[in-house]
Amino acid sequence: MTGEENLLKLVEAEPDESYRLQEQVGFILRKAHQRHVAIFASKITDLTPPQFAALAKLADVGETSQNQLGTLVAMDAATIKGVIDRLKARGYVDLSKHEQDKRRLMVSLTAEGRQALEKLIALAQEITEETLSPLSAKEVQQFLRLLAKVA
Amino acid sequence: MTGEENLLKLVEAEPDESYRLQEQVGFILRKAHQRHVAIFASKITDLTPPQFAALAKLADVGETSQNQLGTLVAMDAATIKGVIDRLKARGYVDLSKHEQDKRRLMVSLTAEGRQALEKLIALAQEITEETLSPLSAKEVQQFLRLLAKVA
DNA sequence: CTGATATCATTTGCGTACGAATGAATTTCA
DNA sequence: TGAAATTCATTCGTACGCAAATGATATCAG
Repeated sequence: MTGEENLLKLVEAEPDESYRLQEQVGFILRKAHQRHVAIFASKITDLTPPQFAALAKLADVGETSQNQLGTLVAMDAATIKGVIDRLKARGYVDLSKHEQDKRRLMVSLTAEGRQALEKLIALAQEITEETLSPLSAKEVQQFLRLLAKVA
Repeated sequence: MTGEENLLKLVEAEPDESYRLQEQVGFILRKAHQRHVAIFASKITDLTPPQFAALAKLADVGETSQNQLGTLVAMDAATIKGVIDRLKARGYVDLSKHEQDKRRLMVSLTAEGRQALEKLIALAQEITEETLSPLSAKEVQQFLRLLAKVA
């Protein structure tokens, strides 16, 4: 091989130090998240994933303050406010002031909210299954373990 | 054990069929994505991850139409428009009409955009590393493989 | 050639997501 | 006790992300 051929190869080759967007975690993470949200929306049309998360967590822990619930579902104060506002508009949660601590806004599940949640849980499991359907059972376990570490 | 004690246990026990939000892919995926965005923002303050992705992809493929670029970076027409608008406002891209097809808006990288990108790529690699830092080298390979399957 | 269809882009509306600023209430501690 | 710090909630501004509607252009089929 001549020196010129080497040079040509260097120029034409996919450079090793090049930045490959498609291989960056952030990009793939964003796409995986998008895919999940799309699957969610195809099965549950009346709630978004964050709304569902807040509802499910509220059923789990019972009445809590808005901010506390936000912390539990990884939403900041501004975000959880909007989510709770919309759940309240649907009649799924009730809001009330805390008597001792007048700063706190207590959120509780309504009967309607609990009923909706119970119906949705089966669908939520389908959503999880479909999201993980490209993986084998063994891969699912690995993936969830690693994803939890990264999150 | 009396019947009443059994009843009490049923009511108080963590039910096996209960829905555990913390274990659902969607929820963990959302948190992992949030963590990555936070790491990104801590290292690159003048661009968002989608803006960076568009810029990197544009450098990769050269001049393209706005919609085509959107497809390449997984953004719909409405989303890529906003991203390109902001990149243009920063002087990182130029826009021009396609002469043959008057519908198309062609996007190209400016010298400034290329320069900014080159400086940012080292940081982007740090971001990827920090995002994956909870994993061992072997786990990183597994995780990227599985995540790509899910995305 | 022309009408139906498809593509590209824009706009609007809604829902996260987060930083920063503000105000009210509570807690800490000097 | 009383001032400082903290906590809870709200609001504003910016930026994705997507559905749906609209308008302009291009392509295709009869």
